[in-house]
Amino acid sequence: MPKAYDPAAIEERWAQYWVSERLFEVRTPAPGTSHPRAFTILLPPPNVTGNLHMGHMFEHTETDILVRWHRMLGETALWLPGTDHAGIATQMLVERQLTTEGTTRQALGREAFVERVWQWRRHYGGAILSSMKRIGDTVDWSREYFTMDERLSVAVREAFVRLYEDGLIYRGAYIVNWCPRCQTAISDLEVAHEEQQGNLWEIRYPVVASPGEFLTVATTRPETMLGDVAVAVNPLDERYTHLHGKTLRLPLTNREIPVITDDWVKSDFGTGAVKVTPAHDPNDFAIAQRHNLPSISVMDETAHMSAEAGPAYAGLDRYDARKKVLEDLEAQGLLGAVRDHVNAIGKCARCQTIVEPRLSTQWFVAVNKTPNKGGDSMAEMARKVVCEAKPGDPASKPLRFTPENYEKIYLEWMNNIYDWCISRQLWWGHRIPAWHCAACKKITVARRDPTHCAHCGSRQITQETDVLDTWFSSGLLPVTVFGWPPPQGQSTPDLDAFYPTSLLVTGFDILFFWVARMIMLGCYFSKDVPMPDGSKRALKDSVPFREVYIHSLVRDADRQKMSKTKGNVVDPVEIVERYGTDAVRFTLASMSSPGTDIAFSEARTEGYRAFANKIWNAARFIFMNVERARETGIEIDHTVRGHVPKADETDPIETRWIVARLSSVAAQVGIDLSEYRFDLAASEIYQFFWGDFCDWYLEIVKLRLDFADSARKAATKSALTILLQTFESALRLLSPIMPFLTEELWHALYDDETPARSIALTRYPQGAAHSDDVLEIHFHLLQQLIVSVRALRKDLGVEEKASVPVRIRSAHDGWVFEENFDVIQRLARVSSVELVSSIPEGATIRSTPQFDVQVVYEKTIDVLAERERLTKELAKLEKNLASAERQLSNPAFLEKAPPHVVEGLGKIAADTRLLMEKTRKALKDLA
RNA sequence: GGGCGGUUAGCUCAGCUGGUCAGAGCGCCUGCCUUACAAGCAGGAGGUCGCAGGUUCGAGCCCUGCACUGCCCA
Repeated sequence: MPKAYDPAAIEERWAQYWVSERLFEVRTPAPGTSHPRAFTILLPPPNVTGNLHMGHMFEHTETDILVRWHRMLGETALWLPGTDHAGIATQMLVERQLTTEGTTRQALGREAFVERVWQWRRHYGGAILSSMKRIGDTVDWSREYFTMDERLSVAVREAFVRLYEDGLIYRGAYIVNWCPRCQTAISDLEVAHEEQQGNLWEIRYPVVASPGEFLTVATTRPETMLGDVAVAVNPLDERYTHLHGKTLRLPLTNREIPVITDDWVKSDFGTGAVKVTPAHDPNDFAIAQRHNLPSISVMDETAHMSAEAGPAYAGLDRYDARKKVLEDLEAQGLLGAVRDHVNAIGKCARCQTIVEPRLSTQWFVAVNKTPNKGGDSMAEMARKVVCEAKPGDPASKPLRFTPENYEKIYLEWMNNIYDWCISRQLWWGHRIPAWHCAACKKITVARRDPTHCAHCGSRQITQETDVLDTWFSSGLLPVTVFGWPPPQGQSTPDLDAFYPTSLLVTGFDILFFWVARMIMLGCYFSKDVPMPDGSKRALKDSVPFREVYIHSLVRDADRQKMSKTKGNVVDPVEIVERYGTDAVRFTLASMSSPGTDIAFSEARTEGYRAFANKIWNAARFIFMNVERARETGIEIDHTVRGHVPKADETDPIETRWIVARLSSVAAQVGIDLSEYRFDLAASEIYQFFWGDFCDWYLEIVKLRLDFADSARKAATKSALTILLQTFESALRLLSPIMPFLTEELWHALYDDETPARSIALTRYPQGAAHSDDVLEIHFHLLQQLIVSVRALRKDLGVEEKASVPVRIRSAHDGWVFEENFDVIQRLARVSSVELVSSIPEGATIRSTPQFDVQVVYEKTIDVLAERERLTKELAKLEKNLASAERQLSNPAFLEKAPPHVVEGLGKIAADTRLLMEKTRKALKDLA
């Protein structure tokens, strides 16, 4: 075994082993058979175009820890992977490729283009999946899906048709966010808002009936005035009362438009008069609807002015048009004041192009509408799942969020939700299964491609060219991956076994995009699927997942959001190659405290690589001793290794102590993981492995491993047995966080005759808190003594290698020191221990409330340094005592504080007083 | 404009429903290559818990205001 741990030497091998041995595949249980409780997690499917970034690695680390933990608890743990076809992202990528080849998708034509995307996917689509294998994700690869798979496409189509039949999908002309570069509608969520310094222009609109009079409007977008259909003022605004119902002449055009009143208009904004341009502003669109006004589109899909804008402007880019409109208004003397104004602009989340509100015909899901067949709207169901609970038992909610505050954020959004625009003007995606009839203009929506119009029978039908929003198909995943739709009135074996899934681990950035949609669609479509026993599915079993754990965001070391444009993306694979996957996983786990973002720190990763190395070397030490044992004829029974060690009264103190510690750590880690406190679990294990197991237990156990003295053979064998058991258990405890290292050492521990094919398939150590309090007190006393002696040695300048005698004056429990003389001797380099009733005057000592200890050594102490130390300590003790006494002398405190607090503080005060006395004496003796 | 977080050691962060915590790792100082580990061992130094009030017998912890900072939504 090499002296230093080299992750590169082992990780690749295990990563391949886990996949090729198909260790984490979960078979569908045969119908009607009983099976262990299922723990099911759906992997948020990464974009097929994606590469693994630190955010993924973080999410996967947390998820994998949970999945491995649940698997080791004996549950059927299914983590289901797949990739998302990612409509816009993928199409853009392939289009860019075409550009470099000097061609375009339009030149290729739709069919050839789509085929081209498939080709791309076959060649490059698996990058992120390979990375997942490399970092040890224990997903079930046999169930891997792609959102455009035939099976899923059929399901997506079925879902669309059902929603259409239920009256929840409609087509209509609405203002949508339009990306002029992608040339498609995008959803509200795909728009990133930004503040930008702009202007607010005042424009004078002549009043038709009153020459020389103007109504001045204020606008941030003068170029859209060409599409104005009215000017609106607040009905209560007295400045404009006389103009109500009057007509204005729209400058630069010959159109006449009315002055209307609407409550929406804020009198204190601008001039209190706003132009109404329904085709280019969502608010204006709403006003136009209320007032039955027409819409005039003056821009085309590339954000150039259309013919409707008039011959002077048609063909101009929107910003060139703005310039010209302003110039023309200026020339006509109709331009008023120009003010600075900060306005919020929307940018396409994909390509950063400024989004144009555009009137267009799109497909929508009516999320607030009651279905034709009755029942709750989707949004209503989605609200109920987090609200409905048995009285006084919030844990009985069908769906819970961790951290809890996300429930509020989710509900807030769900309460204000608008209809969901699901059509995209792309070629890559699930094409909407609707056909337009050229004869009767009606629409036929069908499960199978129709040959004629369902309304008039005409054969002149053409399929809708739009595809579905990517989130429509990914929103269906919790049901579709398990075989939905089942035959009428039935279920599928996978839905029976795995739906609802147990947990969703994801980031809040896709809470609305994806989580909320899964909840709506999952509830809607699963509620008609009967339960395994044939009964009707209740709301609590319709949810796509019973819990949602929202993790934090990973940022770079300077707290900046990692993004490609900033160039501060930390490549996890590169870090993994330098430090090992385990160290990176441990870093991410230990930094994952809830609520705060993570600033990824390489320094910490370095620290955890050292931790891995520490364990590696502890293993080397153990193997060395196993080897020695074998050479001296001590055989360790292999079968004892898989058990959590048990100690009895006759075992040495360190044995009983480490066994108790292991037990309480195992118990605590179980609690931590159940609360998603990966950070606490990690630090608990770290502290145990390094602080307890290596620093104390291993050092002491060296005393027991005596291969020379045949009389001590039994004791040696017993010590080695417990050592092996403890180490083996600790490896299992650590394995969900550090799967590679623990797998390697675990196999080595068994000489490759392992009881299972992987440590991941063994059982997780269970424990109990505080299994032996008295013992812990005694062991702690021993530790304190050893630490005191070491400190004294340092103060006295005793050479590192020299052994010295010590005198101990102990209040009680002195036998602990006597009985464990050998431990003290080895760990503190002591030649003899003498228990005395008093320590000679003037000796340099260390004190605790329980004991005083003197190191007998001729070299004198650095008096000045010692005085400084003692003075400082005395001051601190005085401060503590004063604070304790202040409270203890307060009648209100004695009366109101709980007894155990009063008692505890009393003991602290007594101990402090004792220590102060000792410290004062030591100071005096120094002089 | 609305909402949600954060502010604790030089750095990165823990600190549970107020009492027994002022903590960890890294960094720093000192001494050690003690045959598992120098990616190590041992011993240290270092904080008025953002500021100001309040509640309480008692406040990093609860309340109010302020400052700085990050994010989400409009």
